Amino acid sequence: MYNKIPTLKEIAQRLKISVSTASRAMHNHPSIGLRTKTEVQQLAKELGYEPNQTALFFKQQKTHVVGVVLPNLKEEFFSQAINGIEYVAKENNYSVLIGQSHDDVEQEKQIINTMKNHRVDGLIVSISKYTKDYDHLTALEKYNIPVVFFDRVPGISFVHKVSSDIYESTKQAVEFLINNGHRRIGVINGPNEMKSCKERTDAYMKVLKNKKIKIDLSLVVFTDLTQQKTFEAMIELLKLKRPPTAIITINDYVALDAIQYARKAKLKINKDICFVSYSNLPITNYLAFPPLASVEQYPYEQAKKATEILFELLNKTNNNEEKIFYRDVIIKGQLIIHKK
Amino acid sequence: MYNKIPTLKEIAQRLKISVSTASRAMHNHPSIGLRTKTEVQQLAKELGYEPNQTALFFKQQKTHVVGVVLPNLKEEFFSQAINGIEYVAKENNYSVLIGQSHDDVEQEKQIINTMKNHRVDGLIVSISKYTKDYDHLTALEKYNIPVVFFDRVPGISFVHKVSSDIYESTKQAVEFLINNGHRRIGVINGPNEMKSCKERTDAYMKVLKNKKIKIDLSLVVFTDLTQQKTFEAMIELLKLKRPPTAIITINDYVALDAIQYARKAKLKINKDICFVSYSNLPITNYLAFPPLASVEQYPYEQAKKATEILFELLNKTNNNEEKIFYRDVIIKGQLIIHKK
DNA sequence: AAAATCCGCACAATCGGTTGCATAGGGATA
DNA sequence: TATCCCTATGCAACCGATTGTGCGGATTTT
Repeated sequence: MYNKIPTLKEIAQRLKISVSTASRAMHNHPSIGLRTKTEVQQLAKELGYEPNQTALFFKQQKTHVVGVVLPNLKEEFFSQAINGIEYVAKENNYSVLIGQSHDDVEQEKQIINTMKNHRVDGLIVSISKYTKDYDHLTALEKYNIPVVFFDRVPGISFVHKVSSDIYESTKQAVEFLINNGHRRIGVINGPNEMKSCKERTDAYMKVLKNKKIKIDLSLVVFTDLTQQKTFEAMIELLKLKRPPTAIITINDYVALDAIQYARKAKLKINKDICFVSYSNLPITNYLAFPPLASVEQYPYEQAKKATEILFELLNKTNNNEEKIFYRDVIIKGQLIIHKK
Repeated sequence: MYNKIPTLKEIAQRLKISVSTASRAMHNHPSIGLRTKTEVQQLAKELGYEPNQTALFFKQQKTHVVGVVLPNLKEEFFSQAINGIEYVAKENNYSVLIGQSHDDVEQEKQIINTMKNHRVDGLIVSISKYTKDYDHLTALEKYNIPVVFFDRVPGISFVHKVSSDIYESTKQAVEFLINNGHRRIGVINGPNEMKSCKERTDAYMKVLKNKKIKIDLSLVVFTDLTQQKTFEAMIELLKLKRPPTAIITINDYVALDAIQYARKAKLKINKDICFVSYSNLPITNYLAFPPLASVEQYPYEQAKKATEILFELLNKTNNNEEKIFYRDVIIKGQLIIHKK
C-alpha cells in the first residue's frame, strides 16, 4: 500500500485551515498566528512534507535545474568538469540534468530541445566536435535561458564562454620541444573547424616562424580523434622522408594510441620520438610510456567558472534594455613535464 | 528583447479560440473541426510550440525524468553505466538527472531527497561504499517511486537489483591463479560490509578449501579503496614471512596503485608477483604492466538492464493488491586474460 | 414546422504552491 | 455604545496543459 507524498493541501485539511494559511505558516509569514504556525510546522515535520519543486516552477518560473550537454562522460576531462558543475549547482540548490551528444550534432540538438521542454533554468555546454552552427543554442537565449560554454566553445563572440588558452599552451609546448632540440615537430590535430584545433595550428606556425624553423605542412595532420584515424596519421607521419622526432597530439587519449602505434613500429618512446599532449590525464601516471609532457587544462576549474557565470546570469534581474555583455574567460593551461 | 517560450494559451489567443480547443487540436481529437485543427497545428509549428514538460507533470503525475545516483563519474565503470541508462531512458523519452554521492552517505541521502522533491519518476542507484541502512531509499518505494539498484547493491532482498556475479567471478579468478601455480594468493579487498567484498572473501575461502590449500587470513586485507590504504595493504602483504605470489585486487584502480607500489619495491610484475583484478578498464590496454587478468563486469549492460527493469515497473499499472515481486538479476562477469 | 440529432467549440476543474486582497471578529479608543 | 483598527485567516487567481461536461446552432428526421 502506497502513501502519497505529502502536500500542503493535506496538511491544511488535517488542521482544518486553508492551503494559503498553511503555505504562509511554512514560510513564517508575520500575519500568521503563532499557534497555527507551530501546528503547521509540526505536522509538516511529522509527515516529512517538502515543497514540490515541479509545482514551484509555476509561480517562480524556475525549475532549479541546470542542463549540461557535453560530448561524453567517458573522458575523464568531462567527468571532472561535471564535478565542478555539480559543486556550484549544489551551492545554489540546483540539480543537474545531463545529456551526452556523443559528438553527434543531431543528438546535441535533440538533447537541447528536450532540456528546453523541461524548462531548465540555464545550460552549460561543451559542443560536439562537428557542431558548426549554433542556432539551436543561441535560440535558447532568445527564450531567456542563458547558455555558458566551456572548453569546446563556439568560435563566435556573442556567447558566454570559458575555455583553455590553447594558443598560448601550444606555443609553450612547441617551444619546449624546440628547446629540447627538436626541429621536426609533427602535429596530430583534430578537425580544423574546432576552434581549439585552429589555435593549435596557428600557434605552431607562429613559434616555428619566430624561431626561423621552416614550416613543413605535411607534418600537420588532421584527424577526427578516433583510434583508427590516429593510426592513419601516424602512418602518414612516419612514412615521411624526414619523419618528425616529436609529435604534439590533440589530447592524451590520442597520444596513447599514437604511442601504442609508435611502439609497434619499434620506435623508442622519448628517444626516437617524443610526444607532447593535452589534458594531463591522471591515468598517464600509471603508464610505462607516458607523453613527455601534457598541458593541464583544468577541466574542474573551467566548468566551475562556467557554472558560476551561469548563476550570475540567472541571478541578474534581466534588464531587457541593458546591452548584454558576453563573458569570455580564459583559464590558463599549464605544461606539465612528466618525470621519467 | 526576449521572446516567451510559446504556450497553448498564446496559440489560442491568436486564433481566438479557447485553450482547450487548442489542446485538443494538437492531439487530433475527433471533436475538433478540420479547419481549426490545421490552423492550430500550423501556428504551433510556426511558433515552435512544444508542450511544457513541467506543466504536464500535473495532469499526468509524470516528470519524464529518471534520477541516477552513483558514487562518482570519474571511474569509467560508472560513466559507461550512464551510457546504458541514457540509452534506455532516451528510448522511453526520458531525461536523466544525475547526482554523485562521492561515497558519502550524507550526500547520498541529500541527493535522493532532492530527487524526490523534483518528483523523478524512478531512480537508478549504485550505493556508496559506506551505505549500510537503506531507509532513505526504501522510503521512496512507499511513495511509489520505484528504485532499481545496480552493481553496488544492498544486501537485502526486498529491493530490485542488477549486479555482477562477484562470487562466481572470484572463484574463477582464484582458480585461474591456482592453475597457474600460485598457492599464496593475497586479496586486497574493500570494506567487508560491501556485499561484493564479502562475496569475494567467501569465494576465495571456498576455492582454497576445495583445493585443500591452507587458508591464511593474514593474506586478506580490507581497505577503503584509497591509494593510501592500498599502499598500506601492500606493505602489510609484502612484509609477511611468506608474502603472496599473486594478489587479487578489488578493482583496476586499486590494481594500478598496487602494481605501482610493487614496482617501487623492485618486484617484477607478472613474474615475482601477479595481479588479478576487476573492471577490465580499457585503459589497462595502454599499460606496460597491466594486471594479468581482470574480471569484465559489463557496466553498460548492468545499467541498461537496471533501467529496463525500472521502466517495466513504471509502465506497470501499479496494482496495490498485487504482491511485489522483487527482481534480482545477475549479470555474469568474465575473466579476461590480458595477453602479455 | 416541430423535434431530435450531432458537430464543434467553450467552460471549468484540476494538479501544488504562492500571494494580493478581502473580511470576520475581537479589542481598544473615543 | 459606536467607531476604528488590527490580527489572523480565507478566497481566488495564477502558472500550462488536459479533459469531462455543457451548449449553441445547424442539419436531419418525422
